[in-house]
Amino acid sequence: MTMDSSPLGLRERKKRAVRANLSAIALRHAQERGVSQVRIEEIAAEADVSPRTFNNYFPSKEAAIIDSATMRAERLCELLAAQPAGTSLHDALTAALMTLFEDEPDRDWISRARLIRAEPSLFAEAAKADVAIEQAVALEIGRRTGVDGTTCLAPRLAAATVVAAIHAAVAFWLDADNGTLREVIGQAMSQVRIADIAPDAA
Amino acid sequence: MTMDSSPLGLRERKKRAVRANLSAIALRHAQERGVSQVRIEEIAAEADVSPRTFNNYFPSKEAAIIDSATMRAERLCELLAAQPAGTSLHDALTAALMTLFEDEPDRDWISRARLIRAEPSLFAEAAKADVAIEQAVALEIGRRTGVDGTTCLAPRLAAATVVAAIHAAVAFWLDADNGTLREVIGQAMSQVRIADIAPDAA
DNA sequence: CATAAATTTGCGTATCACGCAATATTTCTG
DNA sequence: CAGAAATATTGCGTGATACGCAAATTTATG
Repeated sequence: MTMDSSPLGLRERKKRAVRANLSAIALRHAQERGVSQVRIEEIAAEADVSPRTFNNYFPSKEAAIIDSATMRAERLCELLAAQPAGTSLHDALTAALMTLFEDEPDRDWISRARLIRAEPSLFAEAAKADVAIEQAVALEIGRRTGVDGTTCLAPRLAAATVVAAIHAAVAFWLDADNGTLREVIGQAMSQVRIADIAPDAA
Repeated sequence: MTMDSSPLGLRERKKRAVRANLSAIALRHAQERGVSQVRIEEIAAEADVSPRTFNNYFPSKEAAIIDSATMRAERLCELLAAQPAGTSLHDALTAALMTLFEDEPDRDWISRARLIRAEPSLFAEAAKADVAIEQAVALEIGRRTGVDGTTCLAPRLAAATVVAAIHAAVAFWLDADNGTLREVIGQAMSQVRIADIAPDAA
């Protein structure tokens, strides 16, 4: 059991490639034909893997379509963890978001986002993912502030609020494209209150 | 086409009864055996309807199990609409929530809530429902404040924040049962900012 | 009671998720 | 480098589901 995480062995690289490929194909099919007409069999054929392998990577076509969006979300936690300890929770979260949305979303991101909002089954899958993000963020906030989410409402509330802000900002930005998404996210964060959390106060 | 909505014709009453029955049976089975072991066929048999009929009411067993929770959520919009026009948005939402959680949840509600949080497939279904609520609340807020959600971020943000608050409060209350759910919801709302919305300000 | 409207039902079909065991590939070890 | 160990892919089989469709049943209307 040797752990070299930098060069990333052939095995892991291949897996990631297959995963990304499957996801991309699934997304394209969904955009061209509509989600209900996407067939796992065809995705697998186009990716040169067996249908069974598709289900080794994803439990459903919806999950495959959503996948890259999910991965982007995981970055939020890392970015939050990377924020300096001195800043307030609100500022740290805002800074993390500003970094996360540093570069404006490209065409693919946007079209996928629109697709997700248009197709109920994708919407549901995305909602599921959002909840997962929320939990991860809550955990990271707990770690950062030294307050257990079980003991105190605040960490969960903060996490839920952030996710809500992102959610609302993206939805709004997609409908009425005024300014950059980054700006809209900033607006949302400025209108929202995130209570600071102290380890001692119950 | 006669519209008597008070006495509610036999037809509608029967439908509601069947729906409630199916949902209740589905929930019980899920609690007894776990969601994955719930069989639509058995639910239908116990409710004295055909399996096909089950799928006329619900697209999946998860939807059936969640159903009553979904219905409770619809009340939030009605309650919000019923709030007097003079009060601030934050106060109106808080008041609506205080009414919604007026009577403390009973055993069934709690055990269902716990089940939902324990079972991923139910969790996903609930998340889907939450998004639907959010949209409905956003619409109602837009109506109340006279601001279109397409034009302005605020209504969506407010709706998302409220749902987030409920979400966090319930999650926290289920884990650490300190005080009543009503109180926790109140705490959450007091820690959250809901910007007031004026119809003229863009 | 007769007719119209809506609901339930049975049937058939296209997917799908997933366990399992065999096979192929990559990685590790000497 | 060769064999062994670990891991991934594949094919197969099964149980379950969602849903369109048309016939049969139930409810509503005059």
